[in-house]
Amino acid sequence: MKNIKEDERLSKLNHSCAHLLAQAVKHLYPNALFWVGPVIEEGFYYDIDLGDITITDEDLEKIEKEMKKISKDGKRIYREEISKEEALERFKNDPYKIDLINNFEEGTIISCYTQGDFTDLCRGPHVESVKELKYFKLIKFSGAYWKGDSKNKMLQRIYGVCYENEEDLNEYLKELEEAKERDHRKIGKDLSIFMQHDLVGKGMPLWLPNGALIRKQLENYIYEKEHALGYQHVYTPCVGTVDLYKTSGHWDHYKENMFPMMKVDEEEFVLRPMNCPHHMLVYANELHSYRDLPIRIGEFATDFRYEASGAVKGLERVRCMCQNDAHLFVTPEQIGEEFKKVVRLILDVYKDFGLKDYSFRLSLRDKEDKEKYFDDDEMWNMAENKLREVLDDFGVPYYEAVGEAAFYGPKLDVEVKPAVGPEVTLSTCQLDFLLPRRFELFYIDQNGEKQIPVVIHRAIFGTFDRFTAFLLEETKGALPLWLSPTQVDIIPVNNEYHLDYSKEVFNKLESVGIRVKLDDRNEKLGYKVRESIVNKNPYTLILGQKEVESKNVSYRMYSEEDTHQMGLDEFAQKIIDDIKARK
RNA sequence: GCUGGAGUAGCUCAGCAGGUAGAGCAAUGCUCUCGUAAAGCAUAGGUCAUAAGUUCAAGUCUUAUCUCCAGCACCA
Repeated sequence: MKNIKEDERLSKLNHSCAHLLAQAVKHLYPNALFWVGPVIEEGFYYDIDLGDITITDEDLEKIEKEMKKISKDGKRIYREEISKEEALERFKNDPYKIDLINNFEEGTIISCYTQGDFTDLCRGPHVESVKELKYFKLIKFSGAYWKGDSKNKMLQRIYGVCYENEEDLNEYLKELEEAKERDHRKIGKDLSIFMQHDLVGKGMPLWLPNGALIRKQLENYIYEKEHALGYQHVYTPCVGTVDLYKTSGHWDHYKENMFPMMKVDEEEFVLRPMNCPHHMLVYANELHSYRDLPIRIGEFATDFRYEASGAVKGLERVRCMCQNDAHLFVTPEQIGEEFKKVVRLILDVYKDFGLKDYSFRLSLRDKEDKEKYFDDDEMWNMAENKLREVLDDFGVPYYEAVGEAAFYGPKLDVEVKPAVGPEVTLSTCQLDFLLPRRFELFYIDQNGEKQIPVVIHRAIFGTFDRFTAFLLEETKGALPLWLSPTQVDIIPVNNEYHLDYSKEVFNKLESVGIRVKLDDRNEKLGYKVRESIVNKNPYTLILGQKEVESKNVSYRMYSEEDTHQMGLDEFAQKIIDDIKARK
C-alpha cells in the first residue's frame, strides 16, 4: 500500500480532499463545526462536530455525491494570509477554530484557503482547483475524541482517500478487500488454529491442536536460543498476592487494568499481569556474588490483563497471554554488553523469520508526568543516558518517543511493519533501576559489600499470541515448513490400489519426526488435492501406480502447480533438512 | 471504556409489508471413484445471541444484557 503522507503530490491531493469533504458536509449540515482534517498514511480524515446528528452509511453516500458535485463546479482554491487578530475575528463563531488560532503565537501570519463558499484555516499546501479532486472515496466513519483525550467530547471522524486516477483508487480498494483475507482471525478460524467461546470469556482464546503445534515450535525455537545464551528457565504461578504488586509498585500504577482481587482465607490474590515480581523473588532466593552475574531468568509465562473491552482483538490483544519473558540481573558495568546481547538476539530472530521492515523506538518518560513515572530524576537520567549510549555504541538507528516508557524505566521497543496495517510492537527491552531496590535485591561485590543489581526486562517475541497473529497475517496462513501444523499431506490416487504404499510412506515419514497426514477418505483425487491446498499444507504427496512401482513419491509444494518426483528416502531427508534449516 | 454497525444450522449467507425458517459447503449413510483446485443421491442438523416487553401472532418492532466488527482512547 502506498504511504500517502510521504508522497508529496498525493499528500496535497488528500489534504485538499479533506477540505472538499468539509465543504460538502457544511452544505448538507449547515451547523457542522470542524476540528482538524489531516493527511494520514492511508488517505485523510476530518473530525467534525455535528451536534446530535450521527452519520450513517447513507449519509456517507450523500456526502460523497455532494463532493463530486462541488468538484465538477471546478472552483479555484485561493490562499490568503491574515494576522492572528483577523483570524480570531473571522472565525469568532467557531469555537474549534478559535481554539486552534489561540495556539498560534502573537504576530504569526495565519493562512486560510477558500474554495467557493467554503473557507478553512490551513497551513496548506493545496491543489490549484477542486477540479483536480476526482478519484476519491469515503472509506469509513467513527467517533474520535476531541484532541485525542477520552475526557473530551467525541467528534465524528470521516475517513477518505483520494488518488490521481481511477486505476490507483481501484487498486487501493482492492487491497482493502484483500487485507480482510489476511486477517489472522479469519485464518485462525479457517485453519482451526484458535477458537473463542463466551463461556470462557472475552479475550481468552483457546489454542486448538493446530495452533498449539505452531506455538510449541515457537517455544522450542526461542528456548534453544535463550538456553544457548545462558538463560535459566523457570515456572512460577499465575497468581500473586496484592502485597507482591504493592511491593513492586504495579498495584498503584495498574490495578485498574488487572483482574479484580480475590480473597482466599486471609490472603488477597490477583491474577498476575506480568512476571517481574516473581522473577525478583527467584533472584532473591539465593545469595549472589558479583561472579554469578549476569543471571538470566526466563519463563514462558501466562499473564492476565483486564484490557479495555474495545481493545480486545483475536490473538493480537487478549486478556490472557503468554509472554516470552526474561529478566536479566546485571552489575551496572554489565548493562551495555548485556543489552547488546539482547538486541543481537532480536536481530537474529528477525533474520530467521525474515522480518526486514522494523524500527527501534527508544521510549522515554515524560518528565512532566509525575503520576505515571516513578519520581527520581537522577535514576531516570542515568537509565536513559545509559540506553542512548548503548544504542549509539551499537550503531542501530532509533528514534526517541517521550511518554512511552514503563513506570520503572526507559525501554527499547521494536516496531515491526506488517504487510498490511499499522506497525505493531513485538520485541521490547527495558532498563530498570527501580524494582531491584523495591525488592531489596543485592549481590556481593569484590569488596564483600552489598550492591544493588540492575534489571533488564526483555521479551523477544513479545507474546506468543501476538507473534502468532503477526505470523499468520504475514504468511496469509501459509506457514513455513518447520512451523506448519501438517508438513506433508499424503493422497493415494486410488485407495483400492495405492493405500498400502501410501501407508508405507506415511510410516516412514512419521518415524523420522515429520508431521504427516494420510488422506484415506473415499474421495476423488481432485477433491483431496483441493482440500490440501486450501489447508495450506506445504507439501502434498500424490501416490499412484507410477510411485508404487518406482518406490518414489510425487509432490507438489504449496503455491506451485507442477509436481516433482523423488525417491522416498531422498524426500524424507530433504524434508528433515529443510525443517532443520527452518525453511 | 466511548461512538457507530452487526449477531439466523459446524462454516458462508438468504429470509426484514410482523403470520411461526431456507440454500450451498461441511457432517452422516449409500452409490460412483487409477493422476493434481469441489462426483451423485439421501438423511440429519436451528428455543433465529440471551432476557424481558408490545401484539391474536415476533428472526422481523421496543428495551436491557452479552459477544463480534470498524474507529477512538488505552497497552506494565
